[in-house]
Amino acid sequence: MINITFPDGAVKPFVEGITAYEIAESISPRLAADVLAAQVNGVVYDLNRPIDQDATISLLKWDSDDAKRVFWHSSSHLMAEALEALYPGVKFGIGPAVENGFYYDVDLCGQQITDADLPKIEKKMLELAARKEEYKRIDVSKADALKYFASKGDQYKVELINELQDGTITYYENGDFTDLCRGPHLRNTEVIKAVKLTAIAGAYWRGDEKRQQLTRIYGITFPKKSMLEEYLVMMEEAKKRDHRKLGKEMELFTFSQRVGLGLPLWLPRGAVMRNILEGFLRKKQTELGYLPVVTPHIGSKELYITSGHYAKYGKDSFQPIRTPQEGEEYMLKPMNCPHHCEIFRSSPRSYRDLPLRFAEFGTVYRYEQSGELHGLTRVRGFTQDDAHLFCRPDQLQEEFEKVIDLILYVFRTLKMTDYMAQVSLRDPDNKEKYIGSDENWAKAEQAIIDAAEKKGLKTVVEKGEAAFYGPKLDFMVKDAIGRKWQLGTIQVDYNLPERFQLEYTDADGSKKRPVMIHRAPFGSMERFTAVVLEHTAGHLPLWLSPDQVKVLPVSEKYADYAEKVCTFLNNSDIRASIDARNETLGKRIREISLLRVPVLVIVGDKEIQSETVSVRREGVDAGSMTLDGFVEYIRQAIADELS
RNA sequence: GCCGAUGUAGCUCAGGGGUAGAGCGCAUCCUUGGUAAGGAUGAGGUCAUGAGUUCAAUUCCCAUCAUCGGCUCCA
Repeated sequence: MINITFPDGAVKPFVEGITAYEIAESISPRLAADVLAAQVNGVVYDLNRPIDQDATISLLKWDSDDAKRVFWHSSSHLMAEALEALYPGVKFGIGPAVENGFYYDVDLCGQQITDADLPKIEKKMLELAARKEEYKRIDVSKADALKYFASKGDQYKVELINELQDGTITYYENGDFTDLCRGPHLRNTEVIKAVKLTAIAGAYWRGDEKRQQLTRIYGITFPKKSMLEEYLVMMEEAKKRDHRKLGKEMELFTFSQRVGLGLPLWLPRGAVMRNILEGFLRKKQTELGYLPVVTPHIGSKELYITSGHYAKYGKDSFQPIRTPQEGEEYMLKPMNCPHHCEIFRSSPRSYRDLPLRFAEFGTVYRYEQSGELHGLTRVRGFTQDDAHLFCRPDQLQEEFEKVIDLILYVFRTLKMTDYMAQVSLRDPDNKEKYIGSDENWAKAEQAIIDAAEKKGLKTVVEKGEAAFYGPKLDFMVKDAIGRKWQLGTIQVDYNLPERFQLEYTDADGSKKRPVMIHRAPFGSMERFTAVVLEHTAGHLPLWLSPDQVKVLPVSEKYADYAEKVCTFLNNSDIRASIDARNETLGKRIREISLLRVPVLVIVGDKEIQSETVSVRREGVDAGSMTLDGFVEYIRQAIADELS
């Protein structure tokens, strides 16, 4: 007998070799029907896998992320089985679960699959699922595994198996489909009740663009049809808050083919919003002792050779601008740091001067690959809310923590609670990708880890995600449909100070090298705007709305009073304008609401008589107020938002 | 850059080998209104661009460009 410990602490004896499914059955048939996988001593197990020692177990249902992963992973095998049935001879790469569903990378060996084929594959999957095919786990020797996939001609699996250790290799079988797989999987296919294949895309084998490109088929499955329907509705809703759509509807920004790819044009309303965001951060930075600087949009090629960026990115950048005079070459500024380093150098610095914090909303240009451009989140010309902090080594930790505080202040003010902090370190196996000494890297990495810990940030550590000159702490947020974007970033850099020979005079008169922190709380004005739009579905907070108040005279007869109200509001620093168009009041209210103007003010006979305005905020009647009372109301609302 | 899809009026989209349609928007007129669509009339398109097949191409084929979904990349 073995002892099984349950999440509530209860311990029960069971015969050795019992499965999690049998345990669930012993508790209740209902539980057995709902359970999808089990966690056994911290490892996710197949329900059918025998448990042969004492264990702590928790039974996983759909509400657990682990169970969903098992469900979707099994679904990818189901799809593979369907593909093999419909397209004989296909070869399989990998087919994992992802955050929302799963994919399988397949080599169609010349056959073609288009969107139009997806329903057919879905149908086949449901048909196979209904057969209640068992997912069988089978141990296999490396030699046998190699033989099987070699005979199938599947070079991808052979490559994977070659990298595995003998004795650890398992197959999973469902129906006629056998796959190299670590598992775990569902008991059988029957629980997969709803299938939607969502996209076809190209994907390089093992993510290497020099290798074979496979066809990636994305899908999502559910244990209930109604869940799929809910999911599809949710996706539709999410698409409505896509910042590209909102940007058009709210007249914030646009793109022009003639201006060029990935070069956003900010429309008046968008520019107002952007200016407000800048002002918000400028004000805070002034409080925190940042000093404004301004640098040009281009810089001599020599500058970037010095910084090391030219060697690293020169080939993949916008190419140097040549001048009529031979021998001069300038580059569009791809980052602001080298310029700021030169500002540091412009004058001798004392240890008493540090830290020096140079801030600039600096517009930079990067030649992103055309396929990667995406609305405002990935562009070729964008403005960083950049600053470089030059400090003494003993100040590094404190400065770094202060930057974390600033970023958290920005996120808090904009009610972005769903972010993740990522510590991006050097890939220890690929050191030649980075510049700088091991010693400095170790110091910088430790500084970040300590600061993040001290601030109590929930972090994930990603090796190989560092910038080439130093490690980073990145703040990631999700967009409307769950894609992750990096917003705020803080980077420690010992290397640029070295390359630019930056120094300060220390207390003992010796020359010392400062440490540099690069930081951008928004990341870029463009990306931040995009994420704010998606977070708020366009319902910007009052302080950030380009149009805060729209004044609506009930009819044109009252336009004069509306004018008076509007002027009064503008004089009180409220962004208000009038809509006195020859349309019914109802229609104007509807259209202005669709533009997401947060506050409407309606004026007619009643208001003229009583010298008041009638206020409607976010679709709700807020009653009648005097002009002074209304101004106070708006000020209070903004103060509440910013507190 | 790579794989796939898409490209028709300012916007959202329907159509289809015989040179085009709707709704919204826009303009003019009527209406002067009380909290999410009042009415009438009208203007507006080289059907992304270029080549090809055809008596005839917006429609079919090819290429290019752009957009979208992924991949790769991301200072």
